[in-house]
Amino acid sequence: MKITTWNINGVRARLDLAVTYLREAAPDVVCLQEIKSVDEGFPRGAFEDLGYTVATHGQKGFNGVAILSKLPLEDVARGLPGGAGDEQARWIEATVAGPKGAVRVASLYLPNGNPIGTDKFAYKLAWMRRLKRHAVKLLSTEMALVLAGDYNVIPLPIDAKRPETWANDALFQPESRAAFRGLLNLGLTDALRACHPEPGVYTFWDYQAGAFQKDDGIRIDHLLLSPEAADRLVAAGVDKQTRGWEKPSDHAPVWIELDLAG
DNA sequence: ATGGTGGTTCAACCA
Repeated sequence: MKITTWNINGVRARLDLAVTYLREAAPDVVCLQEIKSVDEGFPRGAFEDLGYTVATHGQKGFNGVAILSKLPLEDVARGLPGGAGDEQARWIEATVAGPKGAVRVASLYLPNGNPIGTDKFAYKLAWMRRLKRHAVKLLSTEMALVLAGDYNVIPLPIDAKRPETWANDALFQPESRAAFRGLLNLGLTDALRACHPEPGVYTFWDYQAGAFQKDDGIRIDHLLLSPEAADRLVAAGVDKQTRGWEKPSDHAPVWIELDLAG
């Protein structure tokens, strides 16, 4: 089962690109972030034509997440628990019923948190505490689990071409990185890192200053796997070619292959 | 220190 996560930065602005990419890559499950669309405005027909069932959790103008699946989607849940009054659409989860096993999949868009020292950064850290609490609950079910999305966290210096330039950025603060480590310490596996321990693996390149041409990237889109899913991990990669296409998202799709046989 | 880019929505916000 191939599962892809992609911060698409506006699903309507990126529809042609997305259809082209999905035809080529043919993932079974797609986790989208920053759809920047309400549910009624989501171009679901274009994805249904490719064979996907569509579940969205949208919001006007900003944020918004979705899960597309060629396999049956069950038990869809919207919103990260523990956020009374939190209106931001950053979490959707569902069970993908594969022929050889079910997987609980979440598409998440973790708050950016910039600038540091503001309520935005406090919201980011609070959201990460909620994420950890919910991850504990999901792990306790012992169902294979994939937490996929834009974490807005650069875990380590090797996850940036120029880490020194991120020193004052919310994505690379000690608190952000510690919270990400806290997720790993629950027993979750960073799938892309597990398959690609080498430096220079990036998932985001800023639109400005020719960052992509200089490969001035960062790795902030992650798929975290429960032990039950990590045991089935076959491969992972970044489809960075899309970043060089016309009118690209500033993020590239990241994919994993899980062997769910037996 | 500034400006550099882009989506959504409509002057401004977010990244």
